[in-house]
Amino acid sequence: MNKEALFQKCVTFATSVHEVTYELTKDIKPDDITPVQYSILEYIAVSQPVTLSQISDCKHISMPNTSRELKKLTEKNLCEKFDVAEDRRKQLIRLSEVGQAMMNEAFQRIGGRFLDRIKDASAEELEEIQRALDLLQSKVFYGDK
Amino acid sequence: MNKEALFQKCVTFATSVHEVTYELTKDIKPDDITPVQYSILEYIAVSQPVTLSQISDCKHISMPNTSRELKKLTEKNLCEKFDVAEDRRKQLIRLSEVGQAMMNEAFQRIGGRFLDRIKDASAEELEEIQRALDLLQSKVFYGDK
DNA sequence: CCATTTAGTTATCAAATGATAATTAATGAG
DNA sequence: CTCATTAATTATCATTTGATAACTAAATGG
Repeated sequence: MNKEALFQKCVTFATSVHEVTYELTKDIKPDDITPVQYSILEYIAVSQPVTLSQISDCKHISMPNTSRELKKLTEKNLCEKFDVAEDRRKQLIRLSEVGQAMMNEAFQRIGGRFLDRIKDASAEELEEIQRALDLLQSKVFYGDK
Repeated sequence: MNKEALFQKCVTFATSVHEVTYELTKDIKPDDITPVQYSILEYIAVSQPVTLSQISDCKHISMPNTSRELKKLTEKNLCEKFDVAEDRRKQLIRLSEVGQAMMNEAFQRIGGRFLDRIKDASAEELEEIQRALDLLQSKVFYGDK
C-alpha cells in the first residue's frame, strides 16, 4: 500500500472517529450550557488544574473569549478560580463540586455507551485494540513539540 | 487491561485524532466561506453526488439550514444542483469545476502535511499502521445501521 | 382519488461564537 | 529602575449558527 492510499484510509478513519465521538456524546451536555462551554468543562475535567492560557491554547479559543466563557461557568458554579502564589498574574481553574458531579455523570453515561459498543469483543480482541491504539497514537496521531 | 482503562485510552486517542485533524486542516479553508460551509464542501467532495437530505443527516444540520448554506455555496459557484429524473422532489449536488479545483487543492495541501507526519515510518510500520486502522475501524469506530 | 409522507424552500429570530481594541497588573530581562 | 512581555479582563461588534414556523410540490399508499 502506498502513502496516498494510506492517507485516504486515514481520512476515512478520522471521519469515523468524529462520527462515533458524536454518537457517544450526543444528548449528554446539559441544556443550560453551550457546546463550547461543555468542551471547556471536558478539558478542565481531564487536565485540572489548568490556567486560562492553557484552555485558550488547547481549545483554540482567544483569551478574551476564554475569559468570558469561564466567567459564565464560574457564575454557574461549575468551576472555581484559585490564585497562584508564585505568579500572581495566573489563576488555576478547577471544577467545583457541582461541576465535578456533572462531569462524572456525563463520563459515566459516555462510558456506558462505549462499553455497549465493544461488548462483543473478546479478551484477545481487547488486547489487539489496545495495541492498535498505542501504535496509531505514537506513529500517526502524535502531538508535536 | 480492563474495559474502564480501555475507555480512558480511547478518550485520549480520540482527543489526539481531533487535535491532529485540526493541525492538518488549519488555515486550509478559504476566507470567503464559513467553517460549516467548508465542512459541507468536504462532504460533497468525498460523497458526490449527494442530496440535500444526505448532507443534512450526515452533517447534523437541519434541512432549512442546509438549504440556506447550500444556496450560498451555489451562489458562490462552488457547487451545482441537478434534478433527479426518477423523483422530481430530489436534487443531486456536485461540486462545480471551481469548487472541485478548490477542494483538490485543499486535499493536496492536507495530504502533504500528512505525508510529512508519517515521513519517518518504514514500509513495515506503514503496513502495521494500515492494519491498526482496519482493526479499530471494524471493532471500535464502526457505524451503526 | 385523497390523505399522508417526503424533499426542499423561505423567512425570521435568538443565541453562540469569533474578532478586536483598550486596559490592568505582575513578572522578567537588561 | 525601566521597558517589554505575559496573564487576564472588560467592552463591543459582526458574523455564524441553530431553531422554528409556514409553505410548495412531488410521490406514495391505501
